Amino acid sequence: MEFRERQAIYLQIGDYICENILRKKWEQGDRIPSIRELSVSIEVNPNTVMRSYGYLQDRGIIYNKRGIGYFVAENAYEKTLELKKQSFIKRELPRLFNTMDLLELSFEDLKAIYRESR
Amino acid sequence: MEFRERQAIYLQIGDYICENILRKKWEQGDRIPSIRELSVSIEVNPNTVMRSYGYLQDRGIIYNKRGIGYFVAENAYEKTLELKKQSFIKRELPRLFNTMDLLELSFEDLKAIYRESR
Amino acid sequence: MEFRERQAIYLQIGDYICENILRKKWEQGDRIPSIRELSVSIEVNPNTVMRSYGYLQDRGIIYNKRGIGYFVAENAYEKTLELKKQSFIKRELPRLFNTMDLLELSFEDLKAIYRESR
Amino acid sequence: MEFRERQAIYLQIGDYICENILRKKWEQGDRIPSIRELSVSIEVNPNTVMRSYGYLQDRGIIYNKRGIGYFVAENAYEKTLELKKQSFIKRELPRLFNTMDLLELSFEDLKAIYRESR
DNA sequence: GTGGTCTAGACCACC
DNA sequence: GTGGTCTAGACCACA
Repeated sequence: MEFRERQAIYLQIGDYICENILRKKWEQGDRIPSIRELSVSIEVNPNTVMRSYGYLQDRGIIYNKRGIGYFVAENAYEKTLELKKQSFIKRELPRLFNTMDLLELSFEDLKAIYRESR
Repeated sequence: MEFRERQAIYLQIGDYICENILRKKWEQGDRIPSIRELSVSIEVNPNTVMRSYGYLQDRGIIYNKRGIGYFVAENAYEKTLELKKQSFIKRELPRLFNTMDLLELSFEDLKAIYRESR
Repeated sequence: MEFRERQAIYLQIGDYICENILRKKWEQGDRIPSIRELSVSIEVNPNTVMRSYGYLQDRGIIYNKRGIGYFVAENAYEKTLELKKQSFIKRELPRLFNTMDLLELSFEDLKAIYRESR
Repeated sequence: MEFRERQAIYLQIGDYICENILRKKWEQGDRIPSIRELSVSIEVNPNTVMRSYGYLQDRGIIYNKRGIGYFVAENAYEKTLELKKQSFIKRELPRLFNTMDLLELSFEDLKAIYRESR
């Protein structure tokens, strides 16, 4: 992972966790890497990782067993999907449509770029 | 203009100028509002507007005539379109495709949401 | 550093950073002084230093790690050399040649003045 | 003439006059264009041209006959040469030598670029 | 009138 | 601790 993006690192880490859940790499009840493990492997300050985990815990996607570690919560997949979908439709799509309009790009153009990129 | 978004105001102002160029409201050689005029009309500090203008000048979209004001540069339309298109394709589309993949949304779904929103 | 020159301070600071890179005092990946550190040591307002850093970041010579500081970018030496060389050849040399022509000075004259000045 | 350079326009106009004197296009006693003529031909505000003429008059390079126009002063060639030479040697050459040092350019390199440019 | 630079100080998010 | 943004206000050179 590279962290030169503008988005806050703790949010990038949060997205990384969510992606693994959505891709079913980590499922309900699975233990995810400890704060220390993850912070070492991606070379980020543990405080920052902790903040990500706190963020996800607040949203009921993971939970903590004291002294043992963090685990994927019940129905995490559904919750994550819902969370992402809402924010995607309400926050990203309107901007997407506006940009497409300005740049005179159609859905067909997008499809074409999509195919090229694979 | 409204400044509720999280994006920096000076970038929002930059986008506003670009939009006017893309919509052909301002064309090559046209004078755009002076820093002071714009700062008064949108109730933003002149320093902030200047920052926007400097940003666009750096990218060759507008230029300055000493003591007179800022003007839309030669081929500003093409440059703006190119600039926005590049950043859209390289920065936004990969994220879009990834998100669509994760959320299992197709281009047809997008189109449907698009039609609803109009 | 002294700021008697007419050139804007933020550009002088930019040149100072570039010089250190060209002189290999700071190399790829090195952390450069934080905005606050530098602003204190050279007695300049932090905003002014930030402007210099933003200017160099725009040109890909330094980059920022959030909350940590600014670092010398990959191939910063080459980029800096190229940038300075281009601007020197395109902007300064034509004027130099024209002036030499007007003042009837030869390259030999320049060399002589050079030797005297050392 | 194009006036997008950073140097003040009135100084650019001054240089233009001096060049014509150094190139012996205008000699001692010749009448130079009136402020109005010049301001129209180069599309610049008459105030700006007036400032240039005042600047050169202050330095004894041109003089004014009321109601008639501006004329090249006695020994204007020598004065101009001296003026330019001084400022060139004291102000420009030190910077030139420093830049050459940083960019590792020799006088031979300069000569080569010079030959190419002709 | 125009832009350009600089200072001072505040507030914020982030590491 | 780090940078990033914004405001306010001053001063300057220039057209």
